[in-house]
Amino acid sequence: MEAKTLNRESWLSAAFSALAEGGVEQVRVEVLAKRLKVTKGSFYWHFRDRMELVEAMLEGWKVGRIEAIKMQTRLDGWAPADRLRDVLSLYGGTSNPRGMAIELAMRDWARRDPRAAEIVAEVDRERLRCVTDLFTGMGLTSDEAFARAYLFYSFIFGEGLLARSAAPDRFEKARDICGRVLVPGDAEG
Amino acid sequence: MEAKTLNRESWLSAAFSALAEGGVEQVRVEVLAKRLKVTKGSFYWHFRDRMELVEAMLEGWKVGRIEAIKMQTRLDGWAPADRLRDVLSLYGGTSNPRGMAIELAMRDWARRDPRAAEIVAEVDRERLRCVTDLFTGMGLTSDEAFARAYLFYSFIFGEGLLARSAAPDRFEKARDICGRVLVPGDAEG
DNA sequence: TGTTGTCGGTACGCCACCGTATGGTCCTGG
DNA sequence: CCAGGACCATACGGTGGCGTACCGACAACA
Repeated sequence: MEAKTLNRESWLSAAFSALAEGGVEQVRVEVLAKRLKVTKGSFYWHFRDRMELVEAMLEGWKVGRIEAIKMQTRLDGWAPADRLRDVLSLYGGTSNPRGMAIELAMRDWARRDPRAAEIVAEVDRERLRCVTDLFTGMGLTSDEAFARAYLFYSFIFGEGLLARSAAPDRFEKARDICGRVLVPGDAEG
Repeated sequence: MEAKTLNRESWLSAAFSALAEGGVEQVRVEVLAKRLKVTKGSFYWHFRDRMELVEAMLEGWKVGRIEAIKMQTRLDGWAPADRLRDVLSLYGGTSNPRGMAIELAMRDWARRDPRAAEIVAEVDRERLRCVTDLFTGMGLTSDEAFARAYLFYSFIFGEGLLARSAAPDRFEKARDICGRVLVPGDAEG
């Protein structure tokens, strides 16, 4: 049973779907309205204009991502290496394709919009900080831990960018090996 | 002394600039015309429609990139590790920002256009093949070489995605360490 | 029962872009 | 000198998106 009246969250949710599927350019009020089966009269009740929507998206994404990374990297008695592997499996591969799509769309957006760039920069700072802490917790020096975090996140997002053409088992095996290189601790080959 | 009449290449060049700056959505004929200081009457002389332009972009990018990677990875007496480091320095960091911008725009494009996806997949296949060969040339097994190539390219493109917020020397240092992890052979820390 | 506020529909003007039709201006060969 | 082609300008209709003005429908509540 869905709510019979829409609210800001309904529009934001639809906006993120459009963002994931087609980038910022596709979050257009008349398109969202059609998807929500209303007219844009509704939209302009909840938002002043399109700009207010996209700014709400930026802010919502920021707080959500920062909260998520803090959850995912705080070790409640866990070993840092295990937490790192968790994060890697969370973002990597084909798990959570919607999240990865939003992530990539956000970064493409950031390449041409200073506001989006600032948001992504804030999130990246926080993520690098959290993951760097995990690596220092494994005994690495500050510089090396930061470099590992840098490599870690570059790989995660870069992987989402790479075209996976057929031979899925081959990529599966590659990802396993990459995991062992990215977070040492096992037999590192 | 510029040619007084435009040709297909002029439009393609402008199109790639627009692609780098704003993604596929920004390669629009009237916008390009304004940038080239002509009207779209010229465009529709050289191209049947916008579709023909973007398909020419896809094809041109494909052959250019495949030719480039073959050049960059064939070892004329060079050591494979040195070639790998060359490629890493070519794509990484802030060298060739236009090339990286096109690369990222291409991949964002590929996320929603099957034609672009196929082109990117072909280029990625070739690149992974070339780099995998270099790693096998260093003595790695087939699986490990492919995994290393996968990590290598994921890092390169992921790095272009990461927001570099201030502290440039810190990132510089991190990139050095990443280089040593990605292509072993020096003191690996 | 009337009032007020919430939520959404309808209709309009505006602008950017696509593609077409048609004409104009050179340059070149004969 | 002129015929034809290469190249571009101008003007037009069509579409899709933005934002606004205005108008209901409906619920809560006094």
